[in-house]
Amino acid sequence: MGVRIHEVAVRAGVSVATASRALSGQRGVRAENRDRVLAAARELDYEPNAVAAALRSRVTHTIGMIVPRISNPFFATLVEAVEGRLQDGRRSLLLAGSHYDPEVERQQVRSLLDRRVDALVAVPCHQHHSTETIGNAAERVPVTQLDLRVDGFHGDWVGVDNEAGVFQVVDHLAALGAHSLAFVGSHPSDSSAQARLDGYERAAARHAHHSGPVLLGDFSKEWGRQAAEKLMDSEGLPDAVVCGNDTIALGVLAALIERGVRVPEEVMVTGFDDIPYAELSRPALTTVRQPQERLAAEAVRLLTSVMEGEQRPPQRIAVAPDLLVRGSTKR
Amino acid sequence: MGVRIHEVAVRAGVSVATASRALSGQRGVRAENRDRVLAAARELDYEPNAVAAALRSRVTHTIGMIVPRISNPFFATLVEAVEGRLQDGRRSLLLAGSHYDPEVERQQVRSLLDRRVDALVAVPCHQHHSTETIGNAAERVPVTQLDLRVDGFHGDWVGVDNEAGVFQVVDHLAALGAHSLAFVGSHPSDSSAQARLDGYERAAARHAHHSGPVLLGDFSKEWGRQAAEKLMDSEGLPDAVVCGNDTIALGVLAALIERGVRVPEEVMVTGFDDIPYAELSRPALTTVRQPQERLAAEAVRLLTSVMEGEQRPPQRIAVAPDLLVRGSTKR
DNA sequence: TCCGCTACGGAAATCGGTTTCACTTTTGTG
DNA sequence: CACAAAAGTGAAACCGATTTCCGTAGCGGA
Repeated sequence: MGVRIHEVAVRAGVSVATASRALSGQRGVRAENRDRVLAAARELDYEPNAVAAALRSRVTHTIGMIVPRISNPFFATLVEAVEGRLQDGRRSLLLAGSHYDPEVERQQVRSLLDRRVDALVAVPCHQHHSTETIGNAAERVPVTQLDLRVDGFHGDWVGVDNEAGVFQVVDHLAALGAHSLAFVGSHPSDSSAQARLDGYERAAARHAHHSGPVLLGDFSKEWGRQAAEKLMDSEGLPDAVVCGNDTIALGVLAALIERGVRVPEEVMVTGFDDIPYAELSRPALTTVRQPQERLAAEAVRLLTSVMEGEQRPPQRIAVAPDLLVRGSTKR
Repeated sequence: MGVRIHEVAVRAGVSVATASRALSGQRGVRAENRDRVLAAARELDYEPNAVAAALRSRVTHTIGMIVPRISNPFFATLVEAVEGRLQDGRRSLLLAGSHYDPEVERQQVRSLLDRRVDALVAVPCHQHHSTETIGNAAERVPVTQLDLRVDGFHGDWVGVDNEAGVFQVVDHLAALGAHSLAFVGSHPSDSSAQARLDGYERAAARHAHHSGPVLLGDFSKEWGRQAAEKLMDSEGLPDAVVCGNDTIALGVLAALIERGVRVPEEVMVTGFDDIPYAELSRPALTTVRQPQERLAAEAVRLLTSVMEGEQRPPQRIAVAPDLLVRGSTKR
């Protein structure tokens, strides 16, 4: 197999202990010996066995991440942003997907912990059924919840202020003169769905409208299509359809346009997330941008601070999102 | 810390060796002892330390994957599909992104190998500059290239038959009466870009057209927009624009429609990949569907067979793609 | 010169499992 | 029933690093 630290030590004429210290850059090694060890390592093309190092030092330099669906562009962007932040150090990312199933999530998290990840970034798939999984994990390693969070467990969380985002949307629509609204979202099984629904109802109330039809399904374009059909089949389309996320909104948009409804003249449509394709639809989608780079950076920062032993109470960081006005709401 | 196998063995009244055998399901343990070990493990909530097991057994049950860009929905879907296939066993995925930089890719692959992944699924970012990295990796662990592949290294590869896909597109356009074509693609720095460009030129020649303008940039929607602007600024739009992938095509589509060009009546547009949002554009995008689930399944199958010691020559599996005809090319 | 302190360096313990090896017990067969 | 083969078991070696522990050398100060 490969060359071991023992060979490096022999070639450098020092003990294994000294070689180890030199390679990990610890102080307590004379410069001359350090240089000879490093030279020997280079000459032999020494590749340290990270598994052995992890066993003894109890640090794997690996962090775990679990998301509901890897292929969702929103989560994929988060994964990329987290991975990018880790690369600075020499850390790697063990990735798992829960497919929105709390039982799968439980097993996946357990598998990550068995592998002794140093910390966990979790986007929990359910605001209630994920609580135990997240809580158990948090007893073993530092955990930061990202984007979504569970109910009944108070730990670090970084996400966007969903209610504020929905408020901006509704204010914007009201300013454009929309009187009747509808909401197409997801059943509140996760914290974002919940917050966006709550935000919508409070915002609509604030503008003294009744909130109009509220249709709840899941975060898919298919559901967006279905919901749009329902709205068109009922009497009187609303002035604007507020959607729980971009995927739904794109489905709604496609269904409306297929049936010849003009957007935004007859009905305005808004999304949430600003996924990469929100700006490519016709009309381009007015939406709420989540600063994912920032979210990921904060999440990694929180984890790192705990891993370095910082003692502090759990933090919840709600980043304010930006409204992006595009063609789907302009007159 | 946690409970170790030693405690489990004591509680079950057997040796550590027997406990290990029982837990890993090896034969050679009396049923009674096996049951007692399993019971003890359950009662103590024993969680095996995968790091220690990996050190001795030299098997990490972890496979590495590197892709050019995690946030690209096409790659994200591949990642999800690969991860899904692994879940069957108790294997996990160490994920890395190269950001299309061969030097970053080299470091990332090295990091994965240091962590002693059992195998590597690689989507190499450059058909030439990635060759050394992939070749070196292949000397250490089984490697399967997925989607893209490097030049000058003959190993397992699973991907789509890009030339066949482009042929289908051009045949379809010709059947609809398109006489003049244009191609908007990426500089052939990766094998798909190369194959699609080659395929386009051969297909166009076969239909006795000259191939028309060929514009090369990168696989981004911005480049699609720019290229469309160039086409519109030159004299005489072609009957159809064949794009190197969906992202470019969506950019082209958006730019054309913004300038009032009717699609497909004046110009038809095609993509490649069938990313999730290809069907949501207006008009919906005619494209070539890559069977990603199938590709991922084949890739994992190839790796698994090598890991199980099968001896065979390197395989190249080119899956035939399907043409999906949508609004952007129908009359 | 002597003493104490710090910096170095090596032998050996350690991390927590798996695997080998030698020995004992069962099982199978003629 | 005798004896070979197979199955079951535990002690100890092992995987390859890091870390502890302790001894030695070098240095500054009294």
